[in-house]
Amino acid sequence: METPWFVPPSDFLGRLSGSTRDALYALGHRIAYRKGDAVFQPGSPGDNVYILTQGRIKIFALSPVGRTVILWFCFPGEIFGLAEMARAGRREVASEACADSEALVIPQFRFKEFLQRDGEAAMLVVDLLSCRLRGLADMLLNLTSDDVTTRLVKLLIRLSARYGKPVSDAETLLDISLTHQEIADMIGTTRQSASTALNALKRQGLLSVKKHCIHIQNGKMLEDLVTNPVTAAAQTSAGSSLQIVRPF
Amino acid sequence: METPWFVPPSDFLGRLSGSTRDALYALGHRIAYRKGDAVFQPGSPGDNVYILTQGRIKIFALSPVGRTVILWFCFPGEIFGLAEMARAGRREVASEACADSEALVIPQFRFKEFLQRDGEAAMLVVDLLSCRLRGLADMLLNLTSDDVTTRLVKLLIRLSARYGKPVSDAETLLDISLTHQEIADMIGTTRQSASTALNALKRQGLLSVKKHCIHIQNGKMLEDLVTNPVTAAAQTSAGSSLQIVRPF
DNA sequence: TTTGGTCTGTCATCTGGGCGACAGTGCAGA
DNA sequence: TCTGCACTGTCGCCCAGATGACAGACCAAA
Repeated sequence: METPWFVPPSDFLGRLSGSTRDALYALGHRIAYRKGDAVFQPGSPGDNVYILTQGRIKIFALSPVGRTVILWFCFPGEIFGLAEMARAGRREVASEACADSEALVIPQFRFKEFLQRDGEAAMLVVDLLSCRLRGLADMLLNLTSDDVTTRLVKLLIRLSARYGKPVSDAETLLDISLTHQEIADMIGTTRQSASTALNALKRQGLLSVKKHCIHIQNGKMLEDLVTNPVTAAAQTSAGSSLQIVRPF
Repeated sequence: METPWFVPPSDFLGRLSGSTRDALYALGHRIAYRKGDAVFQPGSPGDNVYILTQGRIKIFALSPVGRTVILWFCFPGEIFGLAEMARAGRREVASEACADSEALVIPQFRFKEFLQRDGEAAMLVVDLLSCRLRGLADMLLNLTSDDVTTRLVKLLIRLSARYGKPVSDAETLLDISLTHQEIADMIGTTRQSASTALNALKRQGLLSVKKHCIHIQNGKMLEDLVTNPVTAAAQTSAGSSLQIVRPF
């Protein structure tokens, strides 16, 4: 596909040269987090930049009403907590360890100096932010124009494109453990609706779930569901009499 | 207010030094656009960066279903078309002149060189992208947790904070001409719903509209509507028997 | 092995707002 | 001055999905 409809992620650390990376590592110190720990919270000073070395953390926004919107995940090697760096403002989003994790914590001013010296690295940061920007624009579009099922399918495709381990031809294992609540928070719906939509896909034989990890059985068909919904619906209803996915 | 709930914008050109600005201007050439012209479209090569010198342009995403999501506006002095710069990919969003406009068009590779040389400017770009990132995160949050009226009110506050001309104490004039369709596209709803919500606010005496420009009559009360909805609803219903804005 | 907490699955109910429809307004160009 | 097109205002219908409720599954710690 020439232009994938989902936004490919940007890999920051992986694109730094070895020596640059070492220089960067020398600027900070390591901190460990237990599952569920907050790395930073809205309102806390944004005076550090983080590079995840182990585990997984999620970046999310909280509404006063109590709703959570998961903006993105960070995996080892990825950098986060950047947005407040430039102007050293307060955090407006929250971050929490999804598993026991460890991060390299770099004081904001040092990282800034580092970037000013190394134009190459600065461009990578620009690239990274651009990617995330597009990612959010994409979410926004999904949210306003797709129904829950479609949003869920697109999420799965996006996740598997980035984090999936191919098992066989069409099968992919997403070995990141997600609760239904988290899935819901990623596509802007409720736990119940996410649960229902997920089970509908399960019943169609498109995926299975074991130990909170999603196993995509038929990636091709899953993609058809969003790129060409009409024929996809026809296909699935041919196999089973279930007609859960709307024709358009 | 210590931490405004809306995201303040970042001013790129205004924060460059005079000489740097001149250097930047020397890198590109000017192009004029008529109202309604597309500056770039999804799929077109992202090989330029733009600095608006006159007029106003909007950046928006288009869904295959035909829905439009306006991501942000650019005003004179602002830079846009950045996101595809770093990796020189294809455009994923569209931009269109809202009025007759003129922009300085800089080839992507030149701007990149410029940034690599000037660490200061690079940091401003990082800052700019961070701001937009937060802006989109905010929209995402609004979209999932607020109803149409609240989204509209928040939009108005945000716009007036940035582009409003204070007329008197509580009165502000937003002299950017917006159609109901555009308003709808900014808050992820339909033209009809935006129209209805806007008229409800009009009837409450909070604003008036002349020549497609919104005149905010009572900014304070408008803000109360979203920061403390319960009392605000009580206030308004005391004056008129209309009870359009939901209590919470 | 029990217990408590978190997560899942699935209802029945209610409603915000999407959608189509259509009449009215007003500007811009002939 | 006329004509057409783009925009506005409002209604009624209808449904996707939010909400609340509750029973069962699973797991980790005691």
